[in-house]
Parts: sequence; structure tokens; C-alpha cells
Amino acid sequence: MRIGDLARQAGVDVQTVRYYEREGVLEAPARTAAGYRSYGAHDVERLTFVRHCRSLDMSLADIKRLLALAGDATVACDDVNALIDAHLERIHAKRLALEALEVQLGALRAQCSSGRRIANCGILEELVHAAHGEACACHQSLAASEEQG
Amino acid sequence: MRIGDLARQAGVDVQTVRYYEREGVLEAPARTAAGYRSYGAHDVERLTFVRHCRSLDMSLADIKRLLALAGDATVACDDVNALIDAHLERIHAKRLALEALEVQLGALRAQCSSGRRIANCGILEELVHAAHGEACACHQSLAASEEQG
DNA sequence: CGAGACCCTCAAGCTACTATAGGGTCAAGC
DNA sequence: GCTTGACCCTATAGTAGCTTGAGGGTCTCG
Repeated sequence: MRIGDLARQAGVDVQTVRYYEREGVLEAPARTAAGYRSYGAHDVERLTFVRHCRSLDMSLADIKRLLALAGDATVACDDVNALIDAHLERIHAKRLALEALEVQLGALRAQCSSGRRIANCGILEELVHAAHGEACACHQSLAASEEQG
Repeated sequence: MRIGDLARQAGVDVQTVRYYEREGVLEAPARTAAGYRSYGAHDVERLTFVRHCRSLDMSLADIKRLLALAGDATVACDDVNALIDAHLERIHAKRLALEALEVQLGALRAQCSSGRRIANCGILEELVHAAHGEACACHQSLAASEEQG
């Protein structure tokens, strides 16, 4: 099967497949005489596995680790559990940060009604005013929750 | 005031100030004979305003628009309201997507207990199994909520 | 043998920074 | 006057996960 077929079956772009290969998430396949990549059914499975993990917002680095772990059936799967736990924790922190952000923005939006002029726009006032004081903490925690580690 | 002082007062890195200037978020300041950037109190205010908007996770493009709008006091501030509304909507969608993701991951994590081997790890089973069926929709909506409009 | 669909590699673009390299400037102390 | 250290300058590359584009080769049908 050629790269276009593989990509169609997994629902990804052809370029994405090549990118995954470059990143070591997919193994480099055999090549035809003309240099075309040649895939089998196993590759469809692996790529779809990768896409499912990505749909859960896992990083490619985590997915690589997961694939490495999945390769050895005799190993204890505590590492898999730990990886998922850590990921879950990151998602949780990010959600809390977004919730705080939404509250902040809702409050900000309530400062200005339609029909006003910039000169007395409540939102800009609030933003400038807040700029003189201390910044809100929500984005710091959002940024902290972004760092994959 | 030199760039280091400005950066300290706004709580950002010196490189970030130069980056903002390059991106047109901050105006290019006057230079000393030696080529050093020279700032005034107004620049501290503007930079701190930018940082507050960033703490609300607004894009630099949005902040530029906001600054342009804020420049003309006589204009109606419906555009400001619309910008904040759109941003709020993105944050809201992102939070919903993250909530769904958290549920999905929680369910996945519950599939495997400690002490098992990879061969019968419930998480990997679930991930492979799900890979054969259709993927969950949570990341699609997350991705959709990422695209800044 | 030509057209269109497919494949290849390499490089750049996206966001908002951060970090590094390689160099110039300035003020204080000896 | 000279050194030391803190500061400044530009330019370039790296981060994550792709997407887009250039410039070219291959395959297959009619």
C-alpha cells in the first residue's frame, strides 16, 4: 500500500505520515524501486493508534514512550499507568486554569455595554487600570499547565 | 530608561520586549548615540497593558487590534466588545473540550490497575481497540477551539 | 506520448517566546 | 588609562505539531 492509501485509511494528511516517520513515531517502511514508501496492514493499525492517542492530546514524545512500552508484553504496565496519570494531571490543571480565565473574561466583558465610545469603554478602562496594579494569576497557571514535562 | 529597566518594571524578559517591538505590538523607541533603546513612562504603561492582555491569553494580533482601537477615543467600542466576546467564546469552547478530554482520560485510566503486565494492560487494550473503531470526538473539538480566528 | 494523479525531498511558515553566539558600551574601581 | 562586570546590540535557531509550497520524478490510462 502506498502512503496515500495509508493516510486515507487513518484519516490523516500524507505529509503528517512523513512527519511522524521523521520524528520516529512511525518506523521507516520498505521502499519500491522508484523510492515510494510501501506499507502493510500493521502500519495502518499503528498509525491509527497514534492518532487516537493524539485525539487524547498526548504529545508525540509520550506516544513514542507508550509504543516502546507496548512492544514488550512481559514488562509491568505501571509505567503506562504513570504516563496516563501524569497526562491526566496536566489536562486537569489546564482545565482549572481555563475555568479561572473564563470567569475573569466574563467579568471583563461585563464592564462595557454596546453603544459606548472608546473614550469611556469599560473594558479598556479595566485593562488599563488592571495594568497599573498586579496582573491576574490565571494565565500564570495556564502557562504552567502548558509546560509538558 | 533603558530596556532592562522597562523589562524589570513590567516583569518580562528583555528579549520579549525586543520581540514585541519586532512584531509591532510596541512602537520602536528613540535610540541613544550608542544605539541603545530609550523608553519613557508611557512605554511601561503600554507594555504592562500588553502583559495584562496576554495574562488573559489574548493573541498578540488581538492585542494589536485592541491597541489600535484604544488609540481613537471617539470611535464606538462595539469592536472591543466583539473582540472580547470572540475570545471568550474560544476559551469557553476550549474548556468544554478539555472537560470532555478529562472524562475520556479518566475512563481510560480506570481500565488498568497496578501490578499488571503489558500483555494484558487495560489501557493499551483500550487504546488499540479504540484505534480499530472510530476515534473520540474530544480532540477534534479541542483542535477546532485552538484555531484562533 | 500526453495528462493527471500520485510520489519524492527540502525548506519555510504558524505562535509567543527563549536561548545562544558574537560582539559593542558604560560606569566604577585601581 | 585599564580592567572588570553588567548591560546593550543584532542575528539565528529552537520549541510542538503539523501545513504549505517549490521543484521535480513516477505511474497509469487513453
